[in-house]
Amino acid sequence: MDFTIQKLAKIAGISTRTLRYYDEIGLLMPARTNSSGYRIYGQWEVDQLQQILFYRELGVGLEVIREIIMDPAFDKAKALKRHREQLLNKRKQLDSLLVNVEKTIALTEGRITMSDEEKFEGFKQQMIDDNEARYGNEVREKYGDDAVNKSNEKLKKMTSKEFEEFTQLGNEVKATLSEAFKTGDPASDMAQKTAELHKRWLTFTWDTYSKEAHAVLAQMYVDDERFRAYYDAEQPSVAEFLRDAIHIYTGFKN
Amino acid sequence: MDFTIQKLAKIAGISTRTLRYYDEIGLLMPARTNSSGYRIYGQWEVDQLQQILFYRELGVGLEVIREIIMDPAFDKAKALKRHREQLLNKRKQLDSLLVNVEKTIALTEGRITMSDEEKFEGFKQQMIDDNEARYGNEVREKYGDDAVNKSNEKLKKMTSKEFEEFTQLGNEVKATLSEAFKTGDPASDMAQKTAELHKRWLTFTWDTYSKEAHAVLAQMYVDDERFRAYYDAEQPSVAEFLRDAIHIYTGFKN
DNA sequence: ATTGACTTTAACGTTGCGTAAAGGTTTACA
DNA sequence: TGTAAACCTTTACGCAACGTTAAAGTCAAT
Repeated sequence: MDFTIQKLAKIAGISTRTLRYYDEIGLLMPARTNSSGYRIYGQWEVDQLQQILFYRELGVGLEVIREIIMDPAFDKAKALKRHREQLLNKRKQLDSLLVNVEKTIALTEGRITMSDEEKFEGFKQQMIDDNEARYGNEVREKYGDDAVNKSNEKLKKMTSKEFEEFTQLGNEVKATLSEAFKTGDPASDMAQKTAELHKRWLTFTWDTYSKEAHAVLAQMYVDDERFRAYYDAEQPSVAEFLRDAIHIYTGFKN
Repeated sequence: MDFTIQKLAKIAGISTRTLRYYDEIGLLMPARTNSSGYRIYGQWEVDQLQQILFYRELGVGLEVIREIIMDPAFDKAKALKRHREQLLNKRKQLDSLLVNVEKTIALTEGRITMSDEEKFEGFKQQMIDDNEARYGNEVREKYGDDAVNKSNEKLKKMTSKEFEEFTQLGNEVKATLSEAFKTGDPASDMAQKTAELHKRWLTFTWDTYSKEAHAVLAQMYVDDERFRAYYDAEQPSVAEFLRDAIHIYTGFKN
């Protein structure tokens, strides 16, 4: 009827460290100790441990287990239901992680198969990945998965010549913007040229262009810390300037 | 182009502590520090952080991320696939946890509805739960879910009178076994009586009785630490004695 | 008497930060 | 120009549930 720590551990299929830990946190103390300080467990402790391990296998935390087994009046069903909700949430998270991982694997493998213009394809892919990582969630929320997917598709279908044009144009936008900013006038020719270049740049990946969407995006550049970090890199308030220029260009404000 | 720690944190949507931690573990160090020791990050660091956060969102551990981003030749697809396997395993575990939690909730609620002989029902339920917790997995593996479920069902359907007989009989088995053990002979009348009592005790929960199954169970008592802890509680090798008696009784060995 | 199996406490390591605490720096405003 | 607000720094404990030494005492058997 009396068990030393190792015997109990073997019976229960756990480690002695676990039993010492449970003793330490007061979850399961031995019935007594012998003259040399050895822990001695009795039948009651075996039963308690059984209970503990039962709930532990359900993934319940030790503190909750303590409540459950210490107080017989404790509402175990309620505790289990709360626990079930937590498990369901965890699984949801896991599922979305899995979807993303799958997607990334597929993308990565797509890159591997088309090893013809490998480096170039890699660039495109990298760009898509980066954009997804940076703005993916929010942009998808705002514009829907469809628009983003189409945009990515369009990017992936670009030839290396088109892609070069695209990046080239992006640099032009930045350079022109920098020039235009010096004029201080978002209505200036230079600023309006920037807005037009920006539009051309956008249409490389946008499925359909609309002045409204363009104007909205311009405001987004200002609102979003991360967009602003890109455009404000050299001088502050460049993002605002670009927005104003685009609003004038499109004739829309929001 | 230069970011202080907080600016970078805001851009990336993380905490400054995280950036300091990444610095500490050498995952992402600032480009330089200014005269007062402030961390200054450049464009390259922003891009690296982007990569880091991308993989982090997939649930990849920081050490693996380090490998992935430090070495451009690293096989990212392979790493992601390994990661996917881990995620799938986690989800499997979660799912089985959920099944068990559901079952427990159902059982618990079943107990709540039949509050007529509540305490008694509680005992039965407790017994089922305990058995499931102690031996559930292995017994189910060996004999199949069906046998175990039927056994539990049979137990649940017992009236309080039958249940009393059942526990009474269990005590008798133990007492007779203790007596028989003193004779030292598993073929003795007392030992054979024990075997028969044990059979009667079994048929309370077993759907169908067979001598083979009985003999197998007897061996299990010996092989399994936990069963043995129950029968060997008072004297060692009692489990072996019981096994021998049953083997003689059933005429089977295995 | 010695070996081997067992026990004890103490304390660090794990993962990815959160959260003070104590003190220096920079910036903005009166 | 003073000072308060908002930054920045390092140091270090806390979390969940133990695993893993390490140093030292105990027990059973040869």
